[in-house]
Amino acid sequence: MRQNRDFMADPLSLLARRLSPAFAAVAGAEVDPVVRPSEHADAQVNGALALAKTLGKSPRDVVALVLEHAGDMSDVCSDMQVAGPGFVNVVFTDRFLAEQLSLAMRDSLLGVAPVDSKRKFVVDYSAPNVAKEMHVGHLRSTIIGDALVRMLSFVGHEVVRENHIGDWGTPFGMLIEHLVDLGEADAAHELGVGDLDGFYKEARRKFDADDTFKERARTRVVALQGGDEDTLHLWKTLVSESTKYFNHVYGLLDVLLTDDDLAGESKYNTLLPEVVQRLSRLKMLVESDGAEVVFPEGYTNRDGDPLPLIIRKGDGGYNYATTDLACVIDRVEKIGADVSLYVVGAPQAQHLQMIESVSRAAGWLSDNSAMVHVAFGSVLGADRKMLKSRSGDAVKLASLLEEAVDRANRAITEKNPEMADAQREEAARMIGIGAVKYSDLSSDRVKDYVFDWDRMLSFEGNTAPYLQYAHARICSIFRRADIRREAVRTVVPTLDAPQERALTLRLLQFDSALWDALDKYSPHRLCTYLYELASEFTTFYEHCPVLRADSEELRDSRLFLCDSTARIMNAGLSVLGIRAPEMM
RNA sequence: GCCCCCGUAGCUCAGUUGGAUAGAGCAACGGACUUCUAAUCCGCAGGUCGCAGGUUCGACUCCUGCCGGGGGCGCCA
Repeated sequence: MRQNRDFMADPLSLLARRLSPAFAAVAGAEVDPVVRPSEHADAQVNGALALAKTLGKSPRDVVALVLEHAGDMSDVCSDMQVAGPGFVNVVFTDRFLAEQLSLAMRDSLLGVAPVDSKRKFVVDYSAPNVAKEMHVGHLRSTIIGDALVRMLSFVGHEVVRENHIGDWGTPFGMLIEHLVDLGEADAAHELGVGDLDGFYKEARRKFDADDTFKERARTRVVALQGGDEDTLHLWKTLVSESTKYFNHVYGLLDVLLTDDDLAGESKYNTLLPEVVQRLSRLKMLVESDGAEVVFPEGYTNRDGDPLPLIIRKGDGGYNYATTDLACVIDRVEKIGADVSLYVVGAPQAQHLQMIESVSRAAGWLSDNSAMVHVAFGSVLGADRKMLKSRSGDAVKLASLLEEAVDRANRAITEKNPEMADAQREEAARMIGIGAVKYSDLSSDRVKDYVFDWDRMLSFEGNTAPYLQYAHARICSIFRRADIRREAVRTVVPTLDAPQERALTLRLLQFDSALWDALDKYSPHRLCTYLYELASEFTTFYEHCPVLRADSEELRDSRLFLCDSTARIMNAGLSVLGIRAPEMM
């Protein structure tokens, strides 16, 4: 996945590449030098330990041989010490680090390697339901999906966003009838202002309580599926008013999704009969209990019997499995996707596995098309149970986001009262929304996470405001000195202070941090890096005066480090979908 | 019953694919502001990595079996 190019920002990657031929010569085959960060030096090389076993030599002997083959490394390393059972502790030369950083900062991707072979990704995320409130599950999918889209685009992949909204199915009978009862104008208003939950619940209540209404709903579903013009018109009202509301939330959230990305379930309607035909032709379709199903291998139900994927229900209708299969066909054959990412909650794991299994068996997914479930856990409240509002309903997303901005606004007002209103409000949006997004992105997505306002908006620890604060402080330095950021970008820094060195080393690891996060579709790995960068910077900031440095050369060198940090922080937050205010 | 995910400091979380003495933040304690933004920093503590085996030079990491929590398992999506 990574580009094999001459310039690599990360000194660890570069060291690994430099040592690779030496290891190969000693091992007689290509082996990983296993270069890792170290507590004892800038890096440690562990490859000799594993190699010793296969060669039947002592690790230290292997180290000696490798270093002999490596030859003169003094352009890169000022020290290489063998330690412990056979580690090599490596210290990079200051000059090498400074020049690497200087090169990285001239690079448009700030040292991040672009992809070697560009691939087309379809990212399926967000997926709210029409006429139904967006909840924290959609929040996670939207935030994680959007971050992955940005990260993939940053390194040069082609990315297609797909918002698979729930705009079709049996509930639409009752929703449309409720719309009719309310009158189109009033219903549109209710949905438009975001009272989706009230709308849905009232429809549901009538459906459960009133047999006449229930019958009307059933008739309406038939009319909808039959393409009745009036019904379609009403349905479109529901969809357009809902998407208007979704767009409002997306605007608050500052995500990339637009109407162009909508790929609702209804879009695949015409493909559904074809899914049946194709499966039938392949003799994969089986009749079971009145339904037409496929039995993918290796799945059983609670009685130990084969577990089916239901393609066509007993009543002749289709369900979501059929739509998902149609979706696979569409993505592979029409869009030409190489990789399809499903940013969907962890409980869907089995369903998606079955979809993949059937798709592969049917030949729709070849060996070079990947389907990846980017799973995530639930959002929990302070009580460690699924996050709910006081009334026990799902927490309304829009109000949650407004509360985030409001809380951020209050925090800024308290800490920085002299800030102008307009500026404060802009910063509050970036900080509040950034806090919500970052708290979601910064821990391993597959685990459940605890939603905690005080923690996510704290300026201490691994939070968005802490990272944003580091960025804002840098901007402040340049403002105060009235120096243009671009003016220091040709500097090659001097790295006398340990804090300058540590910061530089960290800056150079943006490349590997981003790729590491991308390889696992785990944005939290990039978050961890940015947090470490912010920590490293604040340490530097405390110990190394910039504007009051002893010489102009030193001042410019430190300004360069500041600018580099701000650029990488900004780029890193940006690919996570988070903005960095210049003042806060 | 079968399958999937999770279990690391009092709390919230990392842990770079098997490397040295398991790291942060919060909370607790002790320090540092006529400041380039103290929204910060420095220090000090805090652990049977759920339990028990196994694999090997080496295991939080891989394998097996338990325990605990969550989730999924035929016509909702």
